[in-house]
Amino acid sequence: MSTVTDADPTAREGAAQTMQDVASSLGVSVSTVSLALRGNPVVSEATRARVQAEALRLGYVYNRSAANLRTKRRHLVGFVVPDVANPFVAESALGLQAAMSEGSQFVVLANTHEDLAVQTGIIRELAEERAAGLVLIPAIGTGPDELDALRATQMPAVIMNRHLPGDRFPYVGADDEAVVDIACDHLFGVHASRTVAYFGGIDDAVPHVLRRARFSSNVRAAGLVEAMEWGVPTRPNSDSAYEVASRLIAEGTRPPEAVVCHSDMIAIGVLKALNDAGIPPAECRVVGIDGIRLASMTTPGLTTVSVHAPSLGRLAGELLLHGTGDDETVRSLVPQLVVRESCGCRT
Amino acid sequence: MSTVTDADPTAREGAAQTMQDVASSLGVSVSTVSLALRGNPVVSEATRARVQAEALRLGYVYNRSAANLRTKRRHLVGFVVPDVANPFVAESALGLQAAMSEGSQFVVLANTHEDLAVQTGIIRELAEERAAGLVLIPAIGTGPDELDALRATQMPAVIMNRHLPGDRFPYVGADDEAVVDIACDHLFGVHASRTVAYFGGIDDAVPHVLRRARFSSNVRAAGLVEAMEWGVPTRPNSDSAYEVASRLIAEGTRPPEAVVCHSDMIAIGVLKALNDAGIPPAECRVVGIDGIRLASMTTPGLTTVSVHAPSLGRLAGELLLHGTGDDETVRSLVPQLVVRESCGCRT
DNA sequence: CTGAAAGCGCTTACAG
DNA sequence: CTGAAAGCGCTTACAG
Repeated sequence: MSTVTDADPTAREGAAQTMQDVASSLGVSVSTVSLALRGNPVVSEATRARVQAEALRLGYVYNRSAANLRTKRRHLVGFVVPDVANPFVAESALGLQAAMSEGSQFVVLANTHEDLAVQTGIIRELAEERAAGLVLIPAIGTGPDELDALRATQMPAVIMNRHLPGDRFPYVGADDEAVVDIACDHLFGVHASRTVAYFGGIDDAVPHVLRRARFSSNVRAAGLVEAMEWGVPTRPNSDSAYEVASRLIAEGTRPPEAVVCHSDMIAIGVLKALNDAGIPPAECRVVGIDGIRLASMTTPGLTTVSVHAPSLGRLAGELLLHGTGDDETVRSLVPQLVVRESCGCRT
Repeated sequence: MSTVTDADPTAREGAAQTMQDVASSLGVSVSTVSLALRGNPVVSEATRARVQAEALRLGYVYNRSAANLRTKRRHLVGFVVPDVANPFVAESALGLQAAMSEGSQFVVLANTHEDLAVQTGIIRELAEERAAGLVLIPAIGTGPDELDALRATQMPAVIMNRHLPGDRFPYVGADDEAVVDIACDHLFGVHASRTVAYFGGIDDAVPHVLRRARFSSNVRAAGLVEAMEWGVPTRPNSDSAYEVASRLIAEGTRPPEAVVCHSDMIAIGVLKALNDAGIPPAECRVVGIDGIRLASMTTPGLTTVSVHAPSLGRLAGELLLHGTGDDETVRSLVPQLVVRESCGCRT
């Protein structure tokens, strides 16, 4: 059945085999074994076959770390994030993973829980591992000191999602202004909402600042009124959004006719609060940002502007792999409106 | 500001420093440096301080892989899963990650996409990395051949979620029968549903078989009728569940009074289909299985039996770390009913 | 086409 | 308390 049973069981006894083992077993040198196993054409076809067969028979498995020590190559990349269980992050990880596995690199997942000390520790450990690089979604509060430390490790790094202007690292993330414009166009334009708000997100995180500013300027340009009571920050998850929105509603703060949410997860919390209160899309239209898979599963279905998380992850991976990332490179994909029911369309 | 600027810039020029570098710079031997840096009490406090200061000044960073080659220790563990972006998996990863980082191990995330060949490739690569172990959610179709190959790598492994009886690996996952019993008790007992079904999950995957069987036997014991048209398999995601449930409804197949869903993600798809059709919990009560964070955000809120995904991940990690895992060890936490609205409670 | 030897950056007995 | 030396499992010039 399985090819494994072909191996000589007694030979496996001693556990870890080395190239030396297969070399002596064959009466050749380690060099020959190394060359043969790597498929170097300098060794004859016949020898290669013998070596390969013997390696298999002995249950030899290549020791990549030993090889790496010699060649100084690494094939391990870190993905350092505040919360792996956040669907946006998970979907990005999927794309990064795919890109890296094509370069036969591994991606190491590490959670900072938004804690700077943890983040610093992880980055140091990655450096000690001589990781080939890392993609970082910076924890809140990441500043010049942390960035200096990162630079000092000499590891290639790409920053994701939370752009820290002037950080001099390549950046991959949504085009914040385009995203907001798309949401506004739809809400202000096709739905002609009059009172509007930008809801949720971490107060002084860069994307939040950028998006809010753009939102406000769009509102002014359109001559609408911004419902400031609903223009509040939240933690980046549904629970926080739900809690805040529910409280607002309970306090009698009338929801605006339209709200764009800082992320889909936040929108999911808002939708839940609206549903609880029996407020339909016609009264309060919501659109999210991110385009996670889950957005199609809410009731009403969440209208969102997709930033293509898996592609973003893949992009980050490719930047790392092929080092096209001169400092300050900014990469993003053109965001795309995905229309469902939460904005009041299709109902 | 940042301590990094304390380092002598010219010293960092040549990039990677080694223990040898700091040794010669100090006029001591590498042994002393190694001992000092590891905090071995055999070296005097004074020397240690000097060594540490010099290491810092030179921007030396410990090369863990080199050390590992020598000590044959590894601190990297694989988490091999069909779909990282599945919230249940992501939440388990969170727990695993936490456990491993306490043992200062890294967790490497790898996606099989339910493909046996890629799963085999990943396991081999992990072996080549000399990973300390791996936790595996087996891809569909994983059988004796794959398991033999896994065993042959000599890596400690724990199987998660999909128990393959007789595999002789330690297993961590939900107690399938307890989970089903809890769901049934609530639905049959407190809600007195008469027509019932077990919906979704991968047809011949072990947990699906186990749970379905238990469900059927519970139904018989209670003298109820099982709505076989709704006792259908799905892929393990919301979209598939939504599609199947919607089709069933569109075809006029009347939903049973109660359905237990194979997972929360599947339940989310079912809820969406039910919402689309305007069928309230009173007419079709649903309870999910898993207890993911998202379950609280659906409308109606999803009643579910939680298996504590993060704790499961942590458990798997601890099993790997401390090797309490004699073959066939089965670990699970006692599942817990989380009551919300989808079962018809609290409405 | 194949082998002997040095070296990647550490750790760890073993002397002194 | 500190140093010289061997070795972890590979790769890679360099000879032959």
